[in-house]
Amino acid sequence: MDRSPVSETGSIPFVGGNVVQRGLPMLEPIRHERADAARNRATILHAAERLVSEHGAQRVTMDQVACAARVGKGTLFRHFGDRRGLMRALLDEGERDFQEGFIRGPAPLGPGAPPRDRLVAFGERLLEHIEVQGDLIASAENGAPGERLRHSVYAAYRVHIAVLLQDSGYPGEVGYLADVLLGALVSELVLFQRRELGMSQEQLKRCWAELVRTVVPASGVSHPA
Amino acid sequence: MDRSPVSETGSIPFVGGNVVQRGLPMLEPIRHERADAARNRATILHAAERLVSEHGAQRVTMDQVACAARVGKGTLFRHFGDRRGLMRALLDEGERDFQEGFIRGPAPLGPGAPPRDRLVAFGERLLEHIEVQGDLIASAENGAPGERLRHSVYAAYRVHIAVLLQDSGYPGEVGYLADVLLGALVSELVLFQRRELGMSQEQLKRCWAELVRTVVPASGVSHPA
DNA sequence: AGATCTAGCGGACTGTGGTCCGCATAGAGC
DNA sequence: GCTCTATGCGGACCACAGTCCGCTAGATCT
Repeated sequence: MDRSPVSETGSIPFVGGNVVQRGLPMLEPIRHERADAARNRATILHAAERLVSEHGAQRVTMDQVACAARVGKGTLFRHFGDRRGLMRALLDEGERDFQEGFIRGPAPLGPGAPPRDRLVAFGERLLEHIEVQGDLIASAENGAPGERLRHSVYAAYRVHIAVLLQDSGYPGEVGYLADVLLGALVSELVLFQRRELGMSQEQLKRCWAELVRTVVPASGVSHPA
Repeated sequence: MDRSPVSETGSIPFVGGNVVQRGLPMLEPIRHERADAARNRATILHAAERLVSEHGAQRVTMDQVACAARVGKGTLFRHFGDRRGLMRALLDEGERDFQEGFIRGPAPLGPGAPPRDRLVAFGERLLEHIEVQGDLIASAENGAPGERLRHSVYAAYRVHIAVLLQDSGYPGEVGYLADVLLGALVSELVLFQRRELGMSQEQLKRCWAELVRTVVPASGVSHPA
């Protein structure tokens, strides 16, 4: 019996993510999801979404979700692994779009613009995302130390930024600088700056742009769109 | 009856921290700690320290500590508020020294050196601290989102760095840059870089120094020692 | 359609952090 | 030393995340 499925959700077009599992020469452990399972997943996501929008992500308990979705707790955890997994699943669609945007979308977020401008756009988009989904993101990240960093979403961002830095001609350790820059966009910090320090979103965007311009060389290759 | 004491521990010489409460014109709620309470606190800290060094901070449970210290759970929580509070208390002494060091200690960490050098030294010291206390620090920070940032230790670091940036002549938002720089020194991240990415401590120090030199102007006032 | 196999279900159960509140007692005042 | 009060104690209790495992029923094969 399979007691631990939970395909790592994370929706990365190019790193891990939800694998489409159809049309394969059906000779391997990947069969496809049973109909009732798919139905349950949808029901759960719906219920969770509603509860989150009603009470806020931080306040929603797994029991509540299970109960609202008329589903056993075991089912919940079978589908999403843990609380964070559920929250991540709720963010999944937006996450997909975002990644799609900076990988293949129009400039300046996507390819075509100079790396530095793409970086600025990247941060601005993320700040906007945090503005509306902040609590959910925080819920999805909050947990065992380092979890966030080990997850494929972080890896995707890190690679993307590192590549941009490379392209910009930055001479130092691009991976390290990527970590630092992403540190400025951690939802926990941004929410703190917005709510506790009373900084406006525009202010944060300006600061981010200034930071990027201070640190990243202006010139650099810009991959054609 | 007082049901929620727990003086915010954090040991900041100049921001909040453990207040010495003697010699006051005894007309106010601050009386001093009863002898048995003091004894218990010490016992608890001892027990906790031992358990942490034996099993690692992440694995130690509050029940274990209470049990090892021969004390009720209520007592534990009365003294330290919550798990993080206990961990912070264990870090307290080192924290005091560190803050003492960058406020009044010898250059380049303390006053006397140019702000940029002090910043480099600050980061290096913190990296060393994380090297030995990393897990404990992670335990102390891990929890409700934003907790870490709201705590007085963060405030102290933030102010210190912001002042150094100001002194260095940095023209932008010093508070924001302080947040970003501190982001590079978050224990969670550093442990990830050390363990998961396999970066050496020296490498991290070099990257930190490079980052600071990239971002912070070289010149600036240097307060005399 | 019936048989078979196993993914998936549910909910009782566990471990842990954190609260509550009646009781004991340290310590101040006499 | 005796009295009095509120500080501090203890451990039963609660909430919540996450596990376990016997059973149900969807899919597949014949």
